[in-house]
Amino acid sequence: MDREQALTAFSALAHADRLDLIRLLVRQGPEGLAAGQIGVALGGRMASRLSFHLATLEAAALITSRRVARNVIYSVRTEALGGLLSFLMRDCCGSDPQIMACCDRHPGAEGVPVYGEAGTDKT
Amino acid sequence: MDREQALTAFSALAHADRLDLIRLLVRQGPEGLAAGQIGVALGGRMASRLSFHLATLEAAALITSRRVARNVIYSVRTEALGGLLSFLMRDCCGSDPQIMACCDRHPGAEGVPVYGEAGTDKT
DNA sequence: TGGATAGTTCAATAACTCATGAGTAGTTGA
DNA sequence: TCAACTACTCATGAGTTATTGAACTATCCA
Repeated sequence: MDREQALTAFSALAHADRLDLIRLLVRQGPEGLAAGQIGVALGGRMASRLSFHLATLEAAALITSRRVARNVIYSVRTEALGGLLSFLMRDCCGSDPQIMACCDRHPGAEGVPVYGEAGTDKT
Repeated sequence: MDREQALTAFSALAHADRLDLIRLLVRQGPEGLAAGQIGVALGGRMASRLSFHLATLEAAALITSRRVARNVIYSVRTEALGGLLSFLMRDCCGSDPQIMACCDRHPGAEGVPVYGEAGTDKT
C-alpha cells in the first residue's frame, strides 16, 4: 500500500455509510453478501446510493465483487485492510512506540481497555 | 474513539498535505514544530492553506497546538492516533485474524515484508 | 419471448471541500 | 507606542462528492 492508495482508502472510509458497509462485510467474511442483502442489513438505503458507495469502496480496492446468478456478491479485501493498517502504523505513525502500544494489547480482546476506553463503542 | 471521531479522523487523513503533516509531526515527537517551520519543511506551501489543514487536523483531535511566544507549536496526539488504529482494528476490522496478521510482525521493523511488500514506500 | 428480479448507470441538483489572497490578531523589541 | 514578525480568519470561486429518481443492463424462469 503506497501513499496514494492509502489516501484513497482513508477517503473511502471517511463516510458513515461506507464505514458501516466495511464493518458489515468484515463480519460476513470471505463469503460476502449480496448487494440487496446489504441494503436490507443497513436499513433499506436507496439502491443507487448503496451502489455508489460500494463502487467507491471497490475503487479504493477495499472490497471486491463477483456476480453469482442474479446477485452481485461483495466481500472485503482483507489484504487491503491489513495493508492500510500497516501503512498507518509504519509510514504514517513511524511505528512510534507510544502509538503502537494499542496494538500490543491484543486488540479485539473484549474488556481490554485501550487508550482510556473500556471497549464500550463496540458494534 | 467512537465512530464519529473515527470518521472525522479518516476524513482528516484523506488529504495529501495533511498526511504529510502527520508524518512530519510524528517524526518531531512531543516537542512538535512551529507553524512556520512546518511550512518550510513542507516546501513553502501558502501559510493560510497550511493553517487550514492544521486546523482540520486539530479539529479531528489528531494534533494539538500551544502558543510559545510568537510561534504556535503543533504536535501529534499519540493517543488519538493509537485510538484510531485501535478503532480500525477492533471496531472496523472486527479483529479479523487475517487482517490482524500485519500487526503481529512488529510493524516498522525494516525489511519485514508486510502483505507482499518489502517496505519500499517508506518516506 | 416476456415478465420478474437484482443491480448499475445517468443526469440534475445539493452540499461540501479546498486554494487563494487580503485582512486581522497576538507577541516582541526598540 | 509602533513596526516587525508570526500566524489565523474570512470571503470568494473552483472543483469534488453525495443524493435522488428514472432509465438501463443482466439474469432467470415460465
